[in-house]
Amino acid sequence: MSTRGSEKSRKSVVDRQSKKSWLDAALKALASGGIDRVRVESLAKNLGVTKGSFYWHFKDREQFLDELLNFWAEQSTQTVIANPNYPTDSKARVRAVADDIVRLDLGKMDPHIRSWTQYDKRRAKVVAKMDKMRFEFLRDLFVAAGFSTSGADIRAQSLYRYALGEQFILVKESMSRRLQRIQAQVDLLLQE
Amino acid sequence: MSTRGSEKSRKSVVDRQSKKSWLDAALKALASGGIDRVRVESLAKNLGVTKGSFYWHFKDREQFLDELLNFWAEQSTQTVIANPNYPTDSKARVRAVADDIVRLDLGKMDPHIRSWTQYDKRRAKVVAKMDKMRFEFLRDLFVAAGFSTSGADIRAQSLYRYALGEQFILVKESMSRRLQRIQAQVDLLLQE
DNA sequence: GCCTTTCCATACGCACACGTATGGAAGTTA
DNA sequence: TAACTTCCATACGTGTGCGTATGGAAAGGC
Repeated sequence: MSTRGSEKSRKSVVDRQSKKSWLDAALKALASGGIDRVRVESLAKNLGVTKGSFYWHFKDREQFLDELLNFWAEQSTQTVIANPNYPTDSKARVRAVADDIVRLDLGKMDPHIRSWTQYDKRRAKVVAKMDKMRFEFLRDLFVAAGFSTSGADIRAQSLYRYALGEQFILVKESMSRRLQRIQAQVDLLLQE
Repeated sequence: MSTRGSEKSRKSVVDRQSKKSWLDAALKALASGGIDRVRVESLAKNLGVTKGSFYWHFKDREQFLDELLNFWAEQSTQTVIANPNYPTDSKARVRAVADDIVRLDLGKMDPHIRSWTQYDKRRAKVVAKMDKMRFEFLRDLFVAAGFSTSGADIRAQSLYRYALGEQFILVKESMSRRLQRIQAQVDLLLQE
C-alpha cells in the first residue's frame, strides 16, 4: 500500500503532476508568443523531455489545448472570485477590486486566451462563460453599492470593458497612471 | 504612350490593383480565422490563381503581411477621422461618434489585427500609433465639450477602452442594446 | 512581325510539426 | 526474481506550407 491511498489515486496524482508541468509550460508559451508557440516538440524541449512523454499524457494536441483552456479557466475563477479580503463598505470594495484588477494584473492571460479562442466557437464558449461570471461578480458589487439593477448592469459592463480594453491597448503606461485612471473611471461610475 | 501617362505609372496602377485583390482577400481571411488562415496557397485558391502570382507581386509572406498591416492602417485612418458629418454641438458630437463606433462597427478588424500583432513588437508599433491617433481624436472631442485637459484625457481613455472591450467581449448582444449601453456610458462621461 | 515586359502556371525541394510504432529504463507487485 | 506497469526516448511516416526555378501566354513597344 502506498501512503497516499489506493493505486488508482496514486496514479491520478502522478498524472496530474506531470500534466500540470506541460500545462504550465503551455501557458508560459502562450503568453510569450500566442497559441502558435504552443507546440508539442517545443514544449518538450523546454521541459527537457521528448514528445514521447506528451503523447503518453495526452491523446493529441487538440485534447491538450482543451485541457489548457480549462486549466486557465479554473485558475482564473479562483483568483477573481475567491479573494475575500475586501473592505466591507460597498463603494470601497468596488475601488479595491478595480485596484486589484490593474495591480495584480488579473486577466493578464486574457489577451492571449481570447486571441486564441476567437475563431473557435466551441472554445469561445468557455471564455464567454468566464465573461459572464466576472460580469455578474462586478454587477453584484454595484448592486451592493446601492444601484438599481439596470444601473448596476451598465456600470459593470463599463468597468469590465474598461478592464478588458486595458489589457489589449498597446500604448503602455506606468502602473501608477493605470491605477489612477481606473480609479477615476470608478469614481465616475460610483456617482449617483 | 499609354493614356494614363508614362510606362512606370501604368505599371504602378496595375500593381496596385492586383496587389489590392490579394490584400482584400487577406483581410477577409484574417477576419474569418486569424492570421493563421492568411496563407499564400489558400489565398491563391480563393482568388483563382496560383502562388506564381503572389511571388511576382510580393517578395515573400513577411513583406506581404507588412503591406497588409499598412493597408489596414490606411483604411482605418480614413474611416475614423475623415467622417465630417457630425453635429456642431460638441456633446452631441461625442454621442454621434460613439454611436458610429458601435453602429458602423468601426474597429471590427481590431481584434484580428491585435491578436495577430500582439507578439510582434515591430508590427505592434503600427497598432500603437493607431491607438494614439484615435485616442487623440476622442480626447479633442471632450476638450471641445468643455473638459479640462486631464478630464478630457480620462474620459477619452475610458471611452476608447470601452469601445475596445466591446470588440473583444464574447457575450454577444443585440445592436440596440449595444447602442443603448455605449450611450449610457457616454452620458456618464459627459456629466460635469 | 519581332522583341520585351508583364503576369501567372507548373513542378520541385525543403523545413517544420504532428502523430505513431517500438523499445527500453525504472520502479512495483507478487 | 520474474512479470507488470509507468513513463519516456528514438525513429519514422506524413501533411502542409513556404519559397524557387522555369516555362509560357498575352500585351504593348518599335
